[in-house]
Amino acid sequence: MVRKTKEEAGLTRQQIVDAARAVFHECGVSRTSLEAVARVAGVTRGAVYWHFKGKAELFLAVREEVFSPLLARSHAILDDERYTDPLDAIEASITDFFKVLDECPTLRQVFEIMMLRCEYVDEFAEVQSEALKPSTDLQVKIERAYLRAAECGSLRAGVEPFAVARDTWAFSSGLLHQLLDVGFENGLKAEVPAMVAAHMALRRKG
Amino acid sequence: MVRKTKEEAGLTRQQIVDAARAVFHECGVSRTSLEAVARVAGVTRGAVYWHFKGKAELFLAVREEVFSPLLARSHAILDDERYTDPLDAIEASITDFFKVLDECPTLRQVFEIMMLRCEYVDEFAEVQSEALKPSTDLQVKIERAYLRAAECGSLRAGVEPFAVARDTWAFSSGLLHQLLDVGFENGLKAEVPAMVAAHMALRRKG
DNA sequence: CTTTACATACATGTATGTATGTATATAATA
DNA sequence: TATTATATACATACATACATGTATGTAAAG
Repeated sequence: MVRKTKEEAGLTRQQIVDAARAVFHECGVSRTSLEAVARVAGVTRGAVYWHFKGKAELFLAVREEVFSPLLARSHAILDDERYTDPLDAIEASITDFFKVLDECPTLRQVFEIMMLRCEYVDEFAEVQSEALKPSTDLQVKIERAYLRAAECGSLRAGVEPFAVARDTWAFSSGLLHQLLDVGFENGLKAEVPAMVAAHMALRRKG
Repeated sequence: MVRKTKEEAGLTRQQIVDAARAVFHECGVSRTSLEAVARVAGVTRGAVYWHFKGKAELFLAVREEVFSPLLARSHAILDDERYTDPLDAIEASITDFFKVLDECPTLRQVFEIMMLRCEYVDEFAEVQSEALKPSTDLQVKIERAYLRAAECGSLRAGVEPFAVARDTWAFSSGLLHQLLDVGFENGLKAEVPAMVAAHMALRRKG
């Protein structure tokens, strides 16, 4: 039995992606051989090369599978009209992000792969620069939220919207890195909600 | 002529370290063969293996050479008694850090290697966890500075010293990552002084 | 005379890409 | 509807290319 139905083929593709995530995370992207991925997935390298051009494309698949829904979530919160105060929307999106990170080990794996177990050279340099754009979109959306906060008067007097937007972005990015650098369970995981609250409180009026 | 004087040997060691930095940066640590390092250094693999146990030890040497003086700088500023307001010392240390980063391409190279061109698995996982301790010391020193600021009344009323300390650390770390992710020259390099000033202004009284 | 500071040579393991084989799902045709 | 043709979904096999570690050689320094 060699030829599978389309459905079955999609399943083995998914198995390969799952295996890749696991092996990337354990061995690092460079030291991961496609043969190891195939073995964990229960197939041979033939199957891997059939579904993906090579390691870079496989890496991309691993990332996209997790990142698209994550970005959508953040955008949805920032666009949610039910938040009267834009600062609440910003805080909610950040809080939600770290909550998902806490609850979803798969997401943590992918972040750890991208931040600690991958070298961005050659093919992977492009892969990464391409991944930067959607994050820029989020950044812009946060900037606009701060602008609206300034207009509606919820922002503390004297603070520049653009400046605090960049500050918030750096804060989030830095917090994420620290959490993963030190090992998620070890670090200041418990302090995150307080840190986010404190961060936002600094720029609220009153 | 094979055997060199001690002085000459120290020089070739340095050449190897310099070559390693360059090749690590260009190819990524994994894809760097010690033969490539040797070639760039103008020696053979024999010399590399003589001076270093292997790639991991060489990587460590590349890092230490640049990081020790950098950490010393930051500590010196934070310990400087001439700053009346601890918040000034904190701001100065951060400003100084990004100034050095701007002025020293070698430092940027090493940071880029560590953050974008190295996979922290196996031997390198230990290498990195070991690198985390000195940064923790800095973190603690910043916490203490914020505590003193609270005591001497320069901190805005209602802000918790520990919370803003963590916020500052996340901010710095995040800013560094962003600068290098996007390519130092492209990004918000020009905005850095303003960002640092805005970050500190948020927690100053008045 | 011994150790240092390398260069050279070798033995081995392992990843990669591609080429080829093959059985079956699926579409085309009659 | 039965048959045929073709493309699919892989497995297998091969050819190549490096990187690594170590062992050994060697000339000069100490």
